[in-house]
Amino acid sequence: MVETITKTNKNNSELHKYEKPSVTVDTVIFRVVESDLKVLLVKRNATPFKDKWAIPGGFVDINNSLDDAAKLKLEEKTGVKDVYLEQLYTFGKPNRDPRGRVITVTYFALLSSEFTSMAEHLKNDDAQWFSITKLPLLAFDHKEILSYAFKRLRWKFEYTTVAFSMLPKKFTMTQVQELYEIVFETKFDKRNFRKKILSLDILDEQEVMRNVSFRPPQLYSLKANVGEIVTIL
Amino acid sequence: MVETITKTNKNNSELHKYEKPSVTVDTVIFRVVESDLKVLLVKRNATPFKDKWAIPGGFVDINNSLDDAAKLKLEEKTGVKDVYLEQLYTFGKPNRDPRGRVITVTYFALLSSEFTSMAEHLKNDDAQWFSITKLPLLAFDHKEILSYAFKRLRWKFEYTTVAFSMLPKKFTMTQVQELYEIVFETKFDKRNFRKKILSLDILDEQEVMRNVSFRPPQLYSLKANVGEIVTIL
DNA sequence: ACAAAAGTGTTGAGAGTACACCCATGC
DNA sequence: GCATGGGTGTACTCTCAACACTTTTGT
Repeated sequence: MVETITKTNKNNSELHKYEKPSVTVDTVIFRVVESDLKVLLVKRNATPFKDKWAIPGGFVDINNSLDDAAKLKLEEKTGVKDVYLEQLYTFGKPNRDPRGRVITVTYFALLSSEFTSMAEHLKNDDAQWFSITKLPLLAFDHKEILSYAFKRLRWKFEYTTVAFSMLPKKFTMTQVQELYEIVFETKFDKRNFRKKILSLDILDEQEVMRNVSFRPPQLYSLKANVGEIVTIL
Repeated sequence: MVETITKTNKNNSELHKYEKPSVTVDTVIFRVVESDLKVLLVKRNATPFKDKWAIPGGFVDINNSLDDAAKLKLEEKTGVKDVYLEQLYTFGKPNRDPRGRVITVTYFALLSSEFTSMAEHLKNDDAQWFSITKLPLLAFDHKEILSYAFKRLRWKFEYTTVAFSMLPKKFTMTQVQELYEIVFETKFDKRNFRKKILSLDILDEQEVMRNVSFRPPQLYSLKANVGEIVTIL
């Protein structure tokens, strides 16, 4: 930005000399339901791409930061706060929206399996969870965005502790393993998996689960102050 | 973006209903000079932040993709094409620019040490290379951006083959090692380093260097079709 | 006693780490 | 022949991968 300013500057009007693009924030919302990784999509009821599905989002309010814009939209859409949210990538090809120049800053969000209640929130809306492997026809370049988001999700699972933000506060080791197996579409060896996770020293033991008709599993929670560790798997 | 559109849509005018932010593209340009990792900065000669240094960039032309905007600015600034260029992050806090709402899409570029000629390009400009460890006072939130870019650079060096885009087409193993040592500010064991790099099977042997007053080193080149491999170190 | 899921150890292979000397050339 | 940077091998440790049975509970 600076160069053009320094070359052309007289006063502050150079901010208005350039035709401004529209800026939107879209958030890819991931959640695991019924042993399946799903994303939330909304159905468009207007042209262009009427009746196609799209990643939920909205225009940036001029007074909000991008992060806040994403947070607000997310809460409005899912009724959930305190979600893992991270900026993904900014898409800005000139013709990605036929109506004009639109630059989209994408985010991805991870919902905990605790928030099943949220489903109600969507009932009367044209919003629906889709399995990442069985996507419908998508509007704009949203197919590309989802594919990028999925890659990033896997990467994050491999090298950081974000996975735990998709689990309840207290969870069993089996839940952790199942989550990883869903995201990577593979099976892991139970003994090696547990050994690996425990060796990272990021979990606290909690009480043991009660009232189950099988050997009661140990509950764990993520240690406080665990940063985004590198290399889980 | 979609949700707001579908809710409020009558025609295409919703693109104009929102006050649009300005969008700029800034590129952090890295280069190794004299065994030192440097970034290119330009001196602002206008308010705000007059006489402070800033990351070079400019407003997005409404008809260019973000990538192209970054490429054009980079060529204009350095006279160099075919450079490694990657989108970094988009910064959009409401008050990062005192003149108004400016959203900045940042990129980072890696120059090959081959292009020393480019230095001429800058002579009469208020542009200068700064060591990443000895930065001057910076405009806007550019300090934060540089710190983010440096982190990403290290990360990329560890997990991908981008390092080779900072070397000449043909290079010696010592040059590779020195580059890594500069970026990570550490020394590596020569034998282990070479073993590691060679074991990746990403290099082709070229001829041996001539006319040196010591044992002539083997030259290597990066194999064609080597993608962005994961895990170098 | 049985169904259901939890939990646990050992071995072998491969990768990473530490470490010091000889080599080829130009002058 | 000497100064300069280039090039090489081995032993030890540690991590990763493969593999199957016993335990605890509720009914």
